[in-house]
Order: sequence, then C-alpha cells, then structure tokens
Amino acid sequence: MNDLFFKLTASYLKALSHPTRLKIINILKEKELCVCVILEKLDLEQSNVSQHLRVLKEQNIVESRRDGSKIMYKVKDRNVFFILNKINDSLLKQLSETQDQLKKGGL
Amino acid sequence: MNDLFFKLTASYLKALSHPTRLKIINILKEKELCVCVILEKLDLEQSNVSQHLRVLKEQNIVESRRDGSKIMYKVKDRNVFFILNKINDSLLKQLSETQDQLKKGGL
DNA sequence: TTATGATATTAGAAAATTCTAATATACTTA
DNA sequence: TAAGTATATTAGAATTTTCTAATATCATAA
Repeated sequence: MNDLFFKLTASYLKALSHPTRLKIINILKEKELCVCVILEKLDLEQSNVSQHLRVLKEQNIVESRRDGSKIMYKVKDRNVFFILNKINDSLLKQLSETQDQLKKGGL
Repeated sequence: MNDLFFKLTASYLKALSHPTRLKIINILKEKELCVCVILEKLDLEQSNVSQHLRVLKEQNIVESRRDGSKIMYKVKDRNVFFILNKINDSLLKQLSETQDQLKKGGL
C-alpha cells in the first residue's frame, strides 16, 4: 500500500463527496440525459452544474458524448451505486444504533 | 431521496476522502491500536493525526476507548473495507482501460 | 452568415479544509 | 502532589473547494 494508491482513492472519494454530485449520479441512475434535463432537476446555476459534472467526469465516474447541440451524460462506473448503497447501509445502521441508545437512556 | 440524505452521504464520503484518514483506517484494519502506535506509523504531527481521528470518529467510522493513559482506536464500521475494496476495483478497471487505449493508439 | 440555444470555461470572492504550533486535559508514577 | 506521558483542543495561517457572474465555444436554424 503506497502513498499514490491512497491519494487516488481519496481523489475518487472526494469527487463523490458533495451533495450536488450525489444528486447528479442519482438523476443519471436509470438513463443517459442531456445537461439541460439535469439542470431542470437541480435548481442551480448552469455553470455550477457544469463544474460538478466535470469533477465526476475527471474521475471517470460519468462520461459524456455530443448529440447535436446537446451533451449527453451517463454513469460510466456503475460501481458507484454499489458503493452508495453500502454507505446507505452504514447510515441506517448508525441511525438504528442511535435510536437504541435513546431507548436505553430511558427517554 | 431528500436533501438531508444526500448531505449525510456526502459527509460520510468526505470523512473518507483524505489520504491520511485512509491510511489510518488501513492501519486499524486488523486490530485495535493506541494513538501512539498509529503515530509511529504515520510520520505526521500528533495534533494533525488527532484531528484526523476525530473526523473519522464523528462519522462513526472508528471508535475509541480509554485504556489507562492510552486511547485505543478501532474501526467500528467495517463496511468501509467493503467500500474501499469496491473503489479499488474501479481504479484498477480504469487503469486497465487506459492501458487498452494506449495499445489501440499504437504506442 | 448571423442569431440562438446548449454547454464549457474562466476569474475571483466566499467558504471549508488542512496543517502547524501552542496549550490544555487526564492518567500514571515517583 | 509534582512530574511525566498520552492525547485532545484551539488559534490562526495556508490551501483547496465551491459558488456566482461573465464570457467563450460550438452546433443549429433562420
């Protein structure tokens, strides 16, 4: 396990670690969509969304192609859904543990 | 899928997205260790390591207990290893795709 | 060939993260 | 109880990320 490996892994994780980027991945879960449709679903500045898309693309998490005047994006690395599901598991487990502790505490 | 869920997921990912924190998780993979031993393996400032440990603890990824004058840390959320392995897969896949493209290109 | 629509890029301000250095806390031993 | 050891916390500087606003690019339609 060398430094480069940890750096690359951290970069990948960093690309995922923003609510807007997670939303984008979720929006693209089922199908390829143009930026215009992604924009409609996000209520954010166009340039901001474009920047977030770039971050995801730089990590090869999504990919894009031109279709006429539109740019179509889709999830390239479907592993992300696996990863996000696992995190979901962790968060739910934490939640139930917190609830258990509250019960123990008597309140 | 609401905003809070994406925020929580992003926070979890952010806690993981630093090389030092990934190293710490790796160091703690097999066993519980005191901060002093973690420090030995990292060659970083004590306060810096302490701060990284706190970030991991805040996300319930690691947990700690006092043992005399030492504080022992261990990985609480073993899901992380699953997540990190998946990311490892993604990175290796990307690497082999890059190699394929270089071959195609003729060089 | 000009105007328009879709998207990307850039510049810079604002916010968040990270690091270092200093100090505080808590346990142990003399 | 004083000194030493282990770890946490704090303050502030440095760096990185994020956002907004403006501008650039490129394909299409007129």
